[in-house]
Amino acid sequence: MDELKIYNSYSRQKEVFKPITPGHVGMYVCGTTVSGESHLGHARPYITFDVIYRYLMHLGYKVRYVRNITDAGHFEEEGREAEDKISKKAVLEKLEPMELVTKYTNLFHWAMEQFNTLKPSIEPTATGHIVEQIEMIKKIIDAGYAYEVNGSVYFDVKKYAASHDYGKLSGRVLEDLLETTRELDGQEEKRNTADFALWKNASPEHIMRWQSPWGVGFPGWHIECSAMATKYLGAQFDIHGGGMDLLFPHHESEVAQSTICNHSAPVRYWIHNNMITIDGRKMGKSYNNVIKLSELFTGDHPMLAKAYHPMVIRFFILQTHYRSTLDFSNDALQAAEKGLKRLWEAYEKLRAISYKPQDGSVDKELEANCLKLVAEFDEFMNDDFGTARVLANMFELVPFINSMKDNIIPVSAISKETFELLQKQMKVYVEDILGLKSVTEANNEKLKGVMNLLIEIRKEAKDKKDFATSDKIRNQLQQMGILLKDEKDGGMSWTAF
RNA sequence: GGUCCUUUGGCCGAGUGGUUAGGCUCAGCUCUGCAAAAGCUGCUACAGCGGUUCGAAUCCGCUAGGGACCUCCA
Repeated sequence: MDELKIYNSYSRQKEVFKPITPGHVGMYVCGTTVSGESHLGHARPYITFDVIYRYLMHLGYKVRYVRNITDAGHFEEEGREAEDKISKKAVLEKLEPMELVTKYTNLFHWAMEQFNTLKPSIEPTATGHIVEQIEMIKKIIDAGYAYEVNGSVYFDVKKYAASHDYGKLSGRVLEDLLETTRELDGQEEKRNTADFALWKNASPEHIMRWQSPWGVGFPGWHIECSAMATKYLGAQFDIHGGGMDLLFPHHESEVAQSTICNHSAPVRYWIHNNMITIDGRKMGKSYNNVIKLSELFTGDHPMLAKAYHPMVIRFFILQTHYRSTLDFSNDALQAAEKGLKRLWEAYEKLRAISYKPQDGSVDKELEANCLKLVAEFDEFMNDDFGTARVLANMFELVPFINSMKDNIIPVSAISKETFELLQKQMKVYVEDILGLKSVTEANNEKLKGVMNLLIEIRKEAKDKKDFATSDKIRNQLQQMGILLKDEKDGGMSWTAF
């Protein structure tokens, strides 16, 4: 049970992970379209794949993690009005397209930092890889799988499907797609409705435009990922990730394009995270039910009962398996908030405990249980990244840790080796793999000094049974968001939140 | 309409052919000057109906609800 198993969307089953090059992993994750502010739904893939990235590194792999920024416009509704999201928004906000894209890229980076996600190894932009995309399209045309019409280039899906396994990834049958009776304007250029654009001719009012062999235009959406993944990870790479909603047509198209271009299926393991829902419904712009990340952090949204710390969101997401839908609610988020606080405080206590070998002999049952719970961290992660189960085990350890701290259970109830393993693995998992960090913000020295002073005064008051003063200190601090707690050993601790 | 997925206790959510998930909430107790925190205890669920099985919440079928994709989407 020490092999990593990953659920591969392509085969629809869990497979043992074997990288193409031993010791190295190439991972591509579909990034964000920076035509607007990121919302809660966007947080899921980036946190999910951040943990996968961290875990792969923890296993000793050298990982190249590529996550793109989609800053070139693609169709809002293919065929309808060649409408470019970014151009449109730029006009709306009276910004230069690149200005707009930079603004939202910065906001995205800011949010990712709040979530404590590690930066990808390479973060390529679509606009920075127009040349690569054009080259790729040329190759596809040369191979006979794309055709040009009026300055636009389309991929010939029907031809591809005749000799390739089109639709396998998304479970789609071409015949069904061809039968679509849906009425869409501007489809007449295509030979078949299932064909998708590789390059699109730009109308005069279209602001984002580039010169190409087929005239002035802009790239289709799917080609950017194929081009950038190929450039930085090679014709074949290990992992490609993204949201489930990208399975079709985006990822299916990627497979087709890359297969023609590079003569082999591009990806070994496809990983897809499920959606975050709100009232049982996918969160998305078209549903008009999004909560932006900035709103989540400030609480400034009619649906939010309060502000939620980025770490609470991260914890919330990790508490469920990445392939399940996750339903948003204030209750669920507040439960996560309390849970995280409890876990983190226990974790900090554990770090502060030093092992003292003493009289009481080792409690075999406790020792065994402790070892089992810790050993299962690895087991659960190896089983398709079971972060939820890892956290559940940690919570089972929390009462034990708290009891050690309060001396209800002597530290020597477990062996020194086990205690050290517990300390080490908690650190590795809580911080390095799950990427959690302290929710409390007040870590500056001046505050610490002031708090020490207040604690001293309060202790003196308590010794004199001057409870009016001691309560005043505690209550007023609480109003300021600082929680004072009397410890069992007579000391006092505090947390700011 | 087509394809696929899902339905777990007050809420959120793991998981699985036979054993306590876990978190939050709630109630009681211990500790405490009082709190808070912490510890202990209690609340025991798997949509419905059939079937397979010694045994199913877990496998199969049907029914009902919910959802995703089929168009931009994390």
